Amino acid sequence: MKRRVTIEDVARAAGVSRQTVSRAINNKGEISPATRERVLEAVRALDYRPSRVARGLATRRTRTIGLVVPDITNPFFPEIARGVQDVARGADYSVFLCNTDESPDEELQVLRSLAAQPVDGILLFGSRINDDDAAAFADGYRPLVVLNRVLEHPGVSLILVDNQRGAKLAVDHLANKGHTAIGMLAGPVTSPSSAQRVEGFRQAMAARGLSTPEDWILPGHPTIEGGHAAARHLLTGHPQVSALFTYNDLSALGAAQASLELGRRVPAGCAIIGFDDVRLAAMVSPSLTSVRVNKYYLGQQAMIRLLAMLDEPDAIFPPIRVDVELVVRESTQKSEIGD
Amino acid sequence: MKRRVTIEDVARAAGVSRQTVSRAINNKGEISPATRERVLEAVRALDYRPSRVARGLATRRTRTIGLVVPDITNPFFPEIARGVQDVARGADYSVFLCNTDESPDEELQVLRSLAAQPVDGILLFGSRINDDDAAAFADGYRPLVVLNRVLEHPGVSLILVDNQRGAKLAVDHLANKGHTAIGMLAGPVTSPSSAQRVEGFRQAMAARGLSTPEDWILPGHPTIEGGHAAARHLLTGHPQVSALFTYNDLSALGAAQASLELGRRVPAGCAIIGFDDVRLAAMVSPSLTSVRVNKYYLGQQAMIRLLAMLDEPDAIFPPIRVDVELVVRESTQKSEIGD
DNA sequence: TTGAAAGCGGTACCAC
DNA sequence: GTGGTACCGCTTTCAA
Repeated sequence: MKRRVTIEDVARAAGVSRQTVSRAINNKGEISPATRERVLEAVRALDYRPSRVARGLATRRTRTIGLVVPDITNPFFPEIARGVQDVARGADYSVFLCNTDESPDEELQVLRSLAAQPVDGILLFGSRINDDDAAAFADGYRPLVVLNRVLEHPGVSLILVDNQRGAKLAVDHLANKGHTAIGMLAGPVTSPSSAQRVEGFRQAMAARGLSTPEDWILPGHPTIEGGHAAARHLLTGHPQVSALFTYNDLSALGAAQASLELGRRVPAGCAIIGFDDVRLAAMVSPSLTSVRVNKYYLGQQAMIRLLAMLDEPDAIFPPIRVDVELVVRESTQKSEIGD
Repeated sequence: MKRRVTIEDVARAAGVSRQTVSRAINNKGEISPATRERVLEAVRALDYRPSRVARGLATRRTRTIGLVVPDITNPFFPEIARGVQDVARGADYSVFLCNTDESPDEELQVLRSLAAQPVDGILLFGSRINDDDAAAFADGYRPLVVLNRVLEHPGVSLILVDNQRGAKLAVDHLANKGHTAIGMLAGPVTSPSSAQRVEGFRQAMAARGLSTPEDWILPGHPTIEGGHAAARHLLTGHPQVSALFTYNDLSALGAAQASLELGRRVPAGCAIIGFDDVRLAAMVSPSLTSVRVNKYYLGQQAMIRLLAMLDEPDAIFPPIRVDVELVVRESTQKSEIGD
């Protein structure tokens, strides 16, 4: 690797000062078209590309952001990441991807590390730390966009998926199908969005006059394995439960599997509704009824908001609310063939 | 956001020079245990965390790497990314995730941008640029780990999935099931791994004495849509084709759908084998026979190798060869029920 | 063992 | 318009 071409080299080649080179490449400050052209010529000739690190040190802006997710392996997140990155690239930003593995401690570490990086802003998706830690972190940190966690703080923008409504759509759909004994497979106990979905579930059930015994709501890891274990437990302990609303599609898939293993085919033996509507949901058999969230859009909006915050550091932005939609598929429909 | 705590502040607080602080936090250079302790005390008290940017400028090492993939939304890549990141985090490295969208131009841009970032090294997974551009880039760049592209170059490490053998496993399996008219849905024409799989396919077919007309091998986008379009075309034009080997699982899924639309159930009307064995493959119906690649392992190995290259810049490392394995599922088996 | 000074590669501010 | 100079926050070199 040859020595890096620096601004100094360009300055020398063009016969101007470093300062003038800086002006030329940044298109700012007064500079005569002639010198400008001469400088850009030299830039091209030397294939000069300014060091982002040096620039970052000087400007305190790295054009870099951090995207924090629990697990990129969860199909909910790649699409979000695409949305984020597509917008980021358009604005010449790079994004650090960080997994927290659903662990609050990991998350805290990741956040600290990003703060030291330093990145210009952070997108926190799927936060698992507690409210105090979140508030404390937001305190010391400026542009932060948080998904599905209520965190009143200047310098923090919220993206709020209508989880409560999603839960209501699910419950209403199941109730309309005649189900009265509906259990819920919640997400991690540390997940705010899970809390919101559980809350929405409770309210919707109550509104329908349906009871929800405490042990019909089970937390679990938001994975196929997690859903499998929780469903097995729930359906074994409370066989009267005839339908399940789950934290996400992955847990729904695990639940479907468990249900089948217990001799209860889906949907006849047990109806199931997931959440997120990942692509997978439409492709499995039976296909999965789910509450759709527009993931790519979510990612885009989050990044757009972050850019806006970077642009106007002192503005206060209202939360972005993202609606959901019920997508009905086989896992809640009596299928025509069989069953 | 308060002013950043700098090394200067710590030095002042501990009553030493910046230099001494640097020694203490980096655990290098001679320093008395007493001062060391005093400094670390101050570090803790002030919650000082060194700026990676400043450090990067001084050391020319940013502890940052770039991971370039065609599309993180393709389920092949999130697992790889996890493997990479888990190793990276352990070594205190951060990773930039970049999507190239299967476009050679985008890829070139992304690579250039990463070179200017600058990152300490690059993991190039799913490269779509041509050999000349790849060689040219490798020339100016040091530690580079490339997946599935033969690129002899000091400073480049190769990860080679045994694509040829994978193709052979697929062909043999289909042939053993009695198929003689086997078509192939290749990947993008710019994809080296697709070229390798096609080559392997041709050889395996030839070895069996099976013919492979040119138009039984169709390139396509490595997505469900791409597989769907290609399969539709192939099966319509050449109805005698009774089995399909596809570039990846996504195209296989699309192909299965197309086949069904043409009134040919899978596997009875058309057998299908994918590649990668993403989780999805086991969950769809009919479940998909596929050539498994250990994605997480791949990511881990790539990052481990990159770290090794960073450690010994002048060493020459041999390619890492990754084996594959055929996983037989319903899409190539006559199912007991129905069909 | 410790500190002073120079430099990494840019930008900001202020003269000219 | 253009150049000089200080400075961003850290590490490296060299002297003390």
